[in-house]
Amino acid sequence: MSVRVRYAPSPTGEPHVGNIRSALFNWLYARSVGGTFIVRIEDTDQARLVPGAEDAILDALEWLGLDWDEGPRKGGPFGPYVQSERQALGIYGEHADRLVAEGKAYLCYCTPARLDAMRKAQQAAGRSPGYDRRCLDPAEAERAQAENPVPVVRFKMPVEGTIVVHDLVRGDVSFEASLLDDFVLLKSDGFPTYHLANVVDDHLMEITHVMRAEEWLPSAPRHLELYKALGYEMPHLVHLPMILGPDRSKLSKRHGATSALHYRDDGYLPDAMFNFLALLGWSLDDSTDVISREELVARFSIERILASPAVFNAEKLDWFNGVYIRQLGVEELADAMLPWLEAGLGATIDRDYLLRIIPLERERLRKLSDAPEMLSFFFEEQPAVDPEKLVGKGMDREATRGALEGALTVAEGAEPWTANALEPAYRALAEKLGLKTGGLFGAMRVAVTGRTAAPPLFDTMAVLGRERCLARLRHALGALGG
RNA sequence: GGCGCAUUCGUCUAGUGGCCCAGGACGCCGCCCUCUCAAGGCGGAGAUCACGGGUUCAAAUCCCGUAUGCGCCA
Repeated sequence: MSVRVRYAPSPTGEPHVGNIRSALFNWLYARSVGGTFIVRIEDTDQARLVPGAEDAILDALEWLGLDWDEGPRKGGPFGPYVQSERQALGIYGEHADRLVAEGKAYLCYCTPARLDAMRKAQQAAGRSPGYDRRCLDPAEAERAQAENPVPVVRFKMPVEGTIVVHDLVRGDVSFEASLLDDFVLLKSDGFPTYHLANVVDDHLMEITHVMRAEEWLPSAPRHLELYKALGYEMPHLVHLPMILGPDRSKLSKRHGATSALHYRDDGYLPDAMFNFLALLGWSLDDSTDVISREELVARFSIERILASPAVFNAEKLDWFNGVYIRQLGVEELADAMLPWLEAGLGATIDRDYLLRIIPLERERLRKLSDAPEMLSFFFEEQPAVDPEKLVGKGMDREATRGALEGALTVAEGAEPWTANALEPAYRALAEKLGLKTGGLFGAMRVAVTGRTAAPPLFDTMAVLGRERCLARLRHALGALGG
């Protein structure tokens, strides 16, 4: 039987990176074994729905290149792929009814108030909280019905014994049945709980491997019993390690950005994010960090998924992003950068000009969002020049003035205007003026770019062009003052 | 509180009984390259393998307990 895995997000908020990492592992597994990757929207918790969340999640998947074979925006033979639509078809109700008819589930009329009081009493008595099965007794149920006519459906869990679930990452995990109470299958509004919808849909969609976050491990024994009661075969379970914040608690907003789309909007490359996320909870060997998508697909395996949680290391992500930016060709980087530049600089960028700049800045960029600030002096008519910066180490005002005047003269006569021709001309000038090259070049750098850190001077001047360099040199001389 | 999972450099990780007084990567520090900044190269600091007991000729690796963290339920 071929592998079918699913990513089943709830549209209750942003596409959390931990969540997206789960999607990534599912996708990798499916692609690595030639299986099917399915997306299913679990929107049965009507109260927690957030408008736009579903699109945001799907956008995040598309951004990372996690294409799905069946699901929303796509369809497929096991649809619909949105649980509220399946609910409307009566799928979950039928299953609940069947379990009730078979005596494996029952109607419960207890009011929230009673349930609440029951829990408090249990806690006061030092017992673990759980439904006391009052409505399992028909006479009691009838009495309760008078008070609260709208029931929920509860699943009858075994009351004793040990429930052992097998997880492909953690091995056998045991739970005491006596500690697990009769959970709700169908809520009073007729919507299924996560447990029911999940089990029913995974079965109907012929899911073979359930790969989800570790936080679901505690509900696995309930699912196991549900599968048994329904007479369905249990899929393999793979609980993925959590992604933590720097303080080692579950990664959340207070740790900073948690939305995958935030990273897209902050100038990260999808390939970098993909690589980084793949290595959170999984590794290939003792030395692989940068690894292509193709290689990942070829080498991914469930066996190498870790059981222990991983801290989201933003600095390492930055490094990955730099690596991937450097791997990009000039044309590709131009395409990726253009929107950022135009938005950040508020100007239309000449692509051919950009193409000449990119080789100079590519290895300095860490994020696309850094581009406007980093490249601004290439596009400004005249960058601001701080006279203080003009006078570098080992230089004084007079030496700087002489340097800039000499630089101007050389620039006027330099032929041709290329980095290769400029460099020897300026080295000769430094010698003539009795200056260290660093002193001369430093002053020129500030004059030409307005900053002390920039790409190699002569390459920069070549790209900028003679006229702009002359103007900037003159402007710097003016800024230096008398 | 109950239950569950986890525990190797600050972080991501390698390690499945001897190759490990623990390897790689990010970050940090230094040197080299060099017109600055990067990138790159080289080197360094950084882990009593959570702790305590076992098992074994031999344990980061197996077993038990404890602690801590996290998750779930409430």
